[in-house]
Amino acid sequence: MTNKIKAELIAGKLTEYEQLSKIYDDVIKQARPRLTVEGQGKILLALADEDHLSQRELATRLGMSPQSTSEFVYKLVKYNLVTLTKSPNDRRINLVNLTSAGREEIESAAQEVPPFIRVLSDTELDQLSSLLTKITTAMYTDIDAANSTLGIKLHKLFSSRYLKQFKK
Amino acid sequence: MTNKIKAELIAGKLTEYEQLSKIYDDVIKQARPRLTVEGQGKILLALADEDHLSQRELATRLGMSPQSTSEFVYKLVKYNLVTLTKSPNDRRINLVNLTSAGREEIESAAQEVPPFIRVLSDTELDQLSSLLTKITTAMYTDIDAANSTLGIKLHKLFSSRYLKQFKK
DNA sequence: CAATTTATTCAGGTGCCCTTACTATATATT
DNA sequence: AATATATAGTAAGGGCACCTGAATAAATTG
Repeated sequence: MTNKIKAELIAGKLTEYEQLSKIYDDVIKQARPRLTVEGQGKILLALADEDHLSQRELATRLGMSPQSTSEFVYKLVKYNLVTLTKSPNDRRINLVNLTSAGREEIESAAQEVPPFIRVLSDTELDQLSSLLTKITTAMYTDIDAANSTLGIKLHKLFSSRYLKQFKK
Repeated sequence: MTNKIKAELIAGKLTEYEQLSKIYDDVIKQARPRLTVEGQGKILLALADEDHLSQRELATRLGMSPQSTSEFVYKLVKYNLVTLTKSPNDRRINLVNLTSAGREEIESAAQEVPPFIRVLSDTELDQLSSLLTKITTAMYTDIDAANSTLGIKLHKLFSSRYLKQFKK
């Protein structure tokens, strides 16, 4: 098998994994909607990293339009997961603040280990970890090359989220 | 590091990969919308596996509602990627058929290897391949346990798609 | 043949995201 | 100070992927 074919195979398998993962979440886990890393979940994620950000700043960090940010923030306000306060320095600015319920929502979303991971041995877990790290590092590099600010922000976001356990 | 922590770490990394992957597609590849494995793309995928299916059958294989299926099929008709023909045996049935343009769309979507894969050595590709296979196999098992028909259909779909290169 | 099942469509809704205005508020320029 | 311009956010409307509930039309079945 040539390397090119092999790479294509992996690309396919990665895609398969991603697609399956969505279905898996639907079928197996009863994933709570606000805890995905989209829309409202994205906002919570960014606030978990740093609270009291302006909507503008959230939009920038998350790489989405301020209008969408506004929409999701508004929804989170409705669910009492965040509050809005006007910045005292600049009254144009709406600071977005996590409520205790919001903080709880994030906490409870802490790493749930999907059942399928059980099939990997300790050694395999190590291998996978190192491979994933290589891949994501390369992805960050590419994203960074295309849009340096976004790349950095995302990296920060994800590491604060997914490496949390080491900080404890 | 205990095995539990390790598993959590991997779970996090997998999530990170999935999230990054979305962003990566947006930022790096200028992914053609109809070729994703959602909505219209899902329909094309199923038709690539087997042409001339009824909408009902498509809905079942893809695990989505017949109404959604109808919507996406209709869109594909608008784009001239599929046509509809009434079944001669049962005039309630609309058979969905790929047009040559539709077939072309699928062909051209053939495995594009994302640039980040370049960072893996040959050995690492092999490792990753075997790990992913273990994971997806476990996922199929779990999905199957929850909903056996869906699991089987999906497996068929994905293998015909991603293992295509071996058949050639 | 009437009753029921089946395949599809219609209507309407949710969530995520975008673009194009438009409104405050701040800051810079004259 | 007065005006111009930049900035934070809102409003309105649209697209895409789904979903549910209710209609319709064509089987199938008793």
